[in-house]
Amino acid sequence: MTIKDLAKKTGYAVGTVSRALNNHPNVSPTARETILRVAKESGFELNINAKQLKQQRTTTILAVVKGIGNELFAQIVEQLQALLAQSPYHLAVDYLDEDKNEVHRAIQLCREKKPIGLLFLGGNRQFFAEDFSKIDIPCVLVTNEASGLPFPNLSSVSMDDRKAAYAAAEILIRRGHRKIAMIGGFREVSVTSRLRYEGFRQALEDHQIPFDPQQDYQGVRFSYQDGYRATMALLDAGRQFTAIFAAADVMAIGAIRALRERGLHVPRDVSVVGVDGLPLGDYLVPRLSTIQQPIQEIAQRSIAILCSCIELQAPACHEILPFGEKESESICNI
Amino acid sequence: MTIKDLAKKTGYAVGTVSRALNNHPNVSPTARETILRVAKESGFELNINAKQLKQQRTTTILAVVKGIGNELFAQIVEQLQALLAQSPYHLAVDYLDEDKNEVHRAIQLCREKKPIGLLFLGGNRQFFAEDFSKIDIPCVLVTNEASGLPFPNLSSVSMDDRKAAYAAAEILIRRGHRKIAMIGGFREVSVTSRLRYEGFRQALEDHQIPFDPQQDYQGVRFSYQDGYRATMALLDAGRQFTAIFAAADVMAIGAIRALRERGLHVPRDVSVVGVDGLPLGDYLVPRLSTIQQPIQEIAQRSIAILCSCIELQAPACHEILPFGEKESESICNI
DNA sequence: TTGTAGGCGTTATCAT
DNA sequence: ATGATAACGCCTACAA
Repeated sequence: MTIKDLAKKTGYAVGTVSRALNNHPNVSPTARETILRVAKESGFELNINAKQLKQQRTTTILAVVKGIGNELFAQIVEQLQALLAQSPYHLAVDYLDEDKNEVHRAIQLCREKKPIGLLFLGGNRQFFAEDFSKIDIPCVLVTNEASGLPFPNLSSVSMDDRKAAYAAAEILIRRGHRKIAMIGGFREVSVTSRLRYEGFRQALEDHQIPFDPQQDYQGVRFSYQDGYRATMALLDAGRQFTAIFAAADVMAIGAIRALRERGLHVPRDVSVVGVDGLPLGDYLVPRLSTIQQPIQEIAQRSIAILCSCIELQAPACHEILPFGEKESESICNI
Repeated sequence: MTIKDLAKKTGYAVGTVSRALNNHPNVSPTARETILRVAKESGFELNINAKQLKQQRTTTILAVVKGIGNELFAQIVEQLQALLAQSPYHLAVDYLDEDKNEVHRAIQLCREKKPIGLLFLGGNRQFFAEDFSKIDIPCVLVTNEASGLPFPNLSSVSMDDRKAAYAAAEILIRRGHRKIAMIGGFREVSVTSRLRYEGFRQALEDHQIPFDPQQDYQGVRFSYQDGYRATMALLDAGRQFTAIFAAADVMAIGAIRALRERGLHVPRDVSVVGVDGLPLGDYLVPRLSTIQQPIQEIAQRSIAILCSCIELQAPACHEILPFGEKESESICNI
């Protein structure tokens, strides 16, 4: 079933059929109505390959996701899907390992799929600095701040990671904690990790709390396992702390497990605060105290920005969204 | 940059270039070598729209995933991606809500994307019975048994859900439990849920343990929240039990949380066993006892079967894979 | 082994 | 408002 068959069936020419199908002007209401009706009746769909071949452009927006196991990203992808379903665009999702070079992958995928816009979920600053200039379509870095990467086609939408970490630290400080260890990411490599570290440090400084980055900061991957290992490393090194700030909920979960294996109870012996606000956190024992990412708003703004860059050639922009604080059972007063 | 440009650059005709690029025979080694080299040098990629338009077939294998939050599926998708990356095919992933009709969605997507094969991650038996006959390309139902759905183009790869549930029940029975409640799915609707229920019941029967399906079975969705609610419902109804068998790890996690809120400790007061073997389970307190899905093998066999159906018109088949048992901290002797 | 040319289904330009 | 027609980039008979 092609547009030609539809033309025969309705008695119109292919040109008219095409115009009707694409909501173009210069089609009589009668023609439009008949054509659309017959198309629906016969379950006709435009051949997307022919269309895109002719138009020399796809309707694909590609999301490059670092780490398929990342629940936070899974939730954002879900939102993105829903939002784009009501747009003329189509979302393609590509997952790659957390360690891989997402910019290289994106460059490759641009050649293959010719997307009109890119969403990066997670990103390594270094990779962007090195190769992002090879990408010339509008992009949004989602959940990562990118204002330090001055590319004219790279926007970003994220929560205020520095303030978020500051808030997390204050939650602990308010409860009397003054010996706080931090489990975070690699801050040379990940902007998010650096900002969360800085916010944390700032809070400590503002409250005159000492901190030894060499000893009390563990830079690891965002996973259960690494949260576990990092905590073990802290304990093995004999560090003294009454609280742990984990830069992600998954790390916090690994940390809690590690503490327990050394006979330390949360929150009785050690308080733990995470970041992200995964739904899971509410079902753990103890419920996780955390900073809530504004998932919905992040997804909405990312799409809105990307679309305005695509459609109106809007300049890149960097948006920072407010977060929520969730104080729950994994913390207590000292 | 098109195949024509490449023809000019190399001095060959487009036909030869096309043949070289597609590894067809009847190309001299010299020609092939030059063409491939120049193509690589200039970063040339075949225009996939033109190719597919001409060939009248895509290289798309489409995975329809029910429930983006489902960690088990996320892990399987990861494996599928890796496996298909080394094949001539290309994986497109589509997520839809757990309650939606995946067969309708698949029919729609077949029109839009014209995939050559389909993978269903999760599926509702009813939806398949009603409309699957409208799909005529090879399909594999992944993690769900489909031998009861006698469509010539529908294969399935799953673990032996009945035996898995039987094994889970026996883990509890071996430890002296005789009052066991079950939290499962809707067994009229989901084959998996029915099989897990049957396996569980069989184990109880084989050990002469009574069970009241009306009172001691909760049929709910596969989520933290529903595991939580189902457990609350059991407790509110005053059911007496020393153990809970949850048909999924996520339900088990919700259950553990609910028990704790009623002052019941796991495993001291109630033992809990789940199904799936999520990595998370090892980091919970207590570590979750569970049945391990053979993720890797499921992904491998699914792809292998789908490809042989696509390429060799192999008949549909239904494969059942062995599972693992993980006895851990969420259970104890009575 | 290599070259040539028709056509895949659509859009868009140009007539009518 | 509608109709005819030339591309879009590629594959594949078929001819050389």
